Amino acid sequence: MGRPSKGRQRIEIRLIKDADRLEVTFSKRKSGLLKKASELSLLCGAHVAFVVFSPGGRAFALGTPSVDHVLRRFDPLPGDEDDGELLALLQEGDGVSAMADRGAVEAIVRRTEEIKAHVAAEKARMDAIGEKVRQAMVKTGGKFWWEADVDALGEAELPEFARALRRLRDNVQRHVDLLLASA
Amino acid sequence: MGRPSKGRQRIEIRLIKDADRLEVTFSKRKSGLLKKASELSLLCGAHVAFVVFSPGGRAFALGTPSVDHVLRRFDPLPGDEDDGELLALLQEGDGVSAMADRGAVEAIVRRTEEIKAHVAAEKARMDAIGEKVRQAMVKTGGKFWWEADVDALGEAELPEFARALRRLRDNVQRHVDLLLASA
DNA sequence: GAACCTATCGTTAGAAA
DNA sequence: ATTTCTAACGATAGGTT
Repeated sequence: MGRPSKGRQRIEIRLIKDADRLEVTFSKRKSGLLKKASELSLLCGAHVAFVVFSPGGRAFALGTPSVDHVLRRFDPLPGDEDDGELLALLQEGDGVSAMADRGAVEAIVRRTEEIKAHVAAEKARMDAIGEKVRQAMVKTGGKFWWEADVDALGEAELPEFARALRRLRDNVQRHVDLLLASA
Repeated sequence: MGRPSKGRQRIEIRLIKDADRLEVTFSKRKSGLLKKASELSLLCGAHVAFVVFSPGGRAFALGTPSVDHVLRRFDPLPGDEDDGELLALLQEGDGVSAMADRGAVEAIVRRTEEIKAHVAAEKARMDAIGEKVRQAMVKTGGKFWWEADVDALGEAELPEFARALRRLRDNVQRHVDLLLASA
């Protein structure tokens, strides 16, 4: 008998052709990337955002800080056995620095990643137009959203896009009015 | 004499207090993360976006696909000794699959990351309001920009925000008009 | 699909430039 | 702020459950 495993083998960094291997590799490396991103955030207090679309078109994402915004906006999510601890932590503003057990922090941050990934995936499926807009924004890499390439949107999406735009405009207007009233 | 180095040592994943160590760690891990993100994209053909703000407030980013958009939009950037090769590659649409030398692709993708990072950094410094909006968007993690929290913007930024909004609205309106005209 | 296993490869802590 | 060096540490390819 040879060894039980040949261990990690070197691979070339090029598109994997075998669909099964590709999927496994994607899953493993995505996890590794999310972990490292969270570690960078924890070690350096850096603000990090990471989004990736699986070959199957599903979205996964991690963002620090402020996971709470997303959590509060959506209904209970997959794996909500012990969200009490999580929510308690999130209500502290700067959640991390207030924790007694540092070890637990990383685990919780990891949990929030999973939850966010689900949120992102659901949202992506739920709203095809929003998805397109976000992709257009991601494509620009550094450009701000209000410079987004409207050409990227198809004819069918434009009306919905315009509606969303109106909502945003109204939202801004309300705030401007409030500011003027209090001045 | 002992060994020349003790090699890599285990560290706890918690905020690094020493400013110098933090900076070095951030730089190293950011590089590693960017590399791994590009590898995931190359291995799995996945669309990836990654943004991180350094402790010093500078932005670094990587996005696949479509680096070309950004490159065409901006003036020549840091390290433009050999951009001919890069630009040639980018003009092929799907740049990667057309390359003869696969090894070179990774290097070029890496280059585009650096360039994008500079673009993002410049842009961030150039427009403080845009920066704030993007952060607000990044904070939400998965929420679409038109649901952005306007409260996150200060009183001073709102007028500029409103102006930008008007530009976007007009942009959309133009496209709608064009569509109606051609119908 | 995700979780485990082992052997190996790639990343990186620490110190310095 | 990035890069170099060494020696460990951690991530992961390939296979299995």
